[in-house]
Amino acid sequence: MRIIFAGTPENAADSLQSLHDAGLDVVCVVTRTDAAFGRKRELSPSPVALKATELGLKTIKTNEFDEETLSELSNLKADLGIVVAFGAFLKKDALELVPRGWVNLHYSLLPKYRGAAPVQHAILNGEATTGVTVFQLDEGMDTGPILLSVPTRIETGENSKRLLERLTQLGITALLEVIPAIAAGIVKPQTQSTDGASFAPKLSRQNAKLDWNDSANKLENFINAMNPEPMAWTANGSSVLRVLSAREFTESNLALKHGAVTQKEGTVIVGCKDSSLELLIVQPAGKNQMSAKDWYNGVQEKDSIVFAE
RNA sequence: CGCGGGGUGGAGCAGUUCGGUAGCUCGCCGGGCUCAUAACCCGGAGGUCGUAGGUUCAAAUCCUGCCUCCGCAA
Repeated sequence: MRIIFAGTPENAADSLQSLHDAGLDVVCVVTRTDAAFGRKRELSPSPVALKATELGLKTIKTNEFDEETLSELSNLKADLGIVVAFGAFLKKDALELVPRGWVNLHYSLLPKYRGAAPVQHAILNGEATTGVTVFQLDEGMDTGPILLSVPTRIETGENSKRLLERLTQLGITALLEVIPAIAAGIVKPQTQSTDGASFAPKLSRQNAKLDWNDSANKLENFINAMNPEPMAWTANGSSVLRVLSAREFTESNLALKHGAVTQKEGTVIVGCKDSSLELLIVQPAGKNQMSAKDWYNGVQEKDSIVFAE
């Protein structure tokens, strides 16, 4: 079965590698065009583009399935398309390009968390369980018939980075189960219910500012969800502090003012609603990340630190 | 040439504006107090200040080049 693979980021590259290792016949890789990364604005290929090159696979770089791309793809006479975080919609003509259709790997249990940031939103909402879903693409946003769902428990203190790594592996096994079934013609697509459907939009840095009027539990989930993108942050005056990791500080009854910082038994804690939050790893603007304790050691006027809400 | 911050004993920082051989919060080592301690007290080791060069009687501090880490914006 001839397969077209479309994807862009790191986890898609890992998926591609695994599909290749499994001996699947990937006849072409579609990925987004080179983008400017970093301070120097150097154009660099996507992780999937790099992987495709490494594996010696034919690659098309495009940001949409336009006519030119489609005509090029149609010459390949592929049977199936696989999408893992490509970053663009497939319209009708693209969907009809391959006889067996397109399958998408999505990092949530659909119909929950449709959209760009399912991993972050699952953690943000304090879900106990999430998972991966392999489904057939249709013209909607993650609305197609489901082929396979695999749940997994979200671990205590797990952040988006780690969860995505796990889901990537889960997704790979799910794909490797579904693809042969498609080839054999034995899949049974289940129409995706709209009951319990929710949307997980991309999170911006604006969304990532900590609100110290929230409870410690919510803040902990928030911080884990935002790591590594876009990363939770707070500010003391004009100095920005990113918070990479934190957890609820259980021995509360401190009555700390919301956003006020103090040290207790070797830990750095910030006042918030009902209790307080123990900072674990932070990163001041312009500095490397460091333990909250190290950061606090270097602060000159410790009494004056109060994070704005 | 997108904007900007940083590289100082093991860690995090101050000192650089107005040049004169380095301080703070920790950690570490030794001793003490204590039933005990992440608490407290006393003492100690450890840095020549990213790097190359320049100015000067004298530079962490001024000038120039280079290396390197990072935030924002994309």
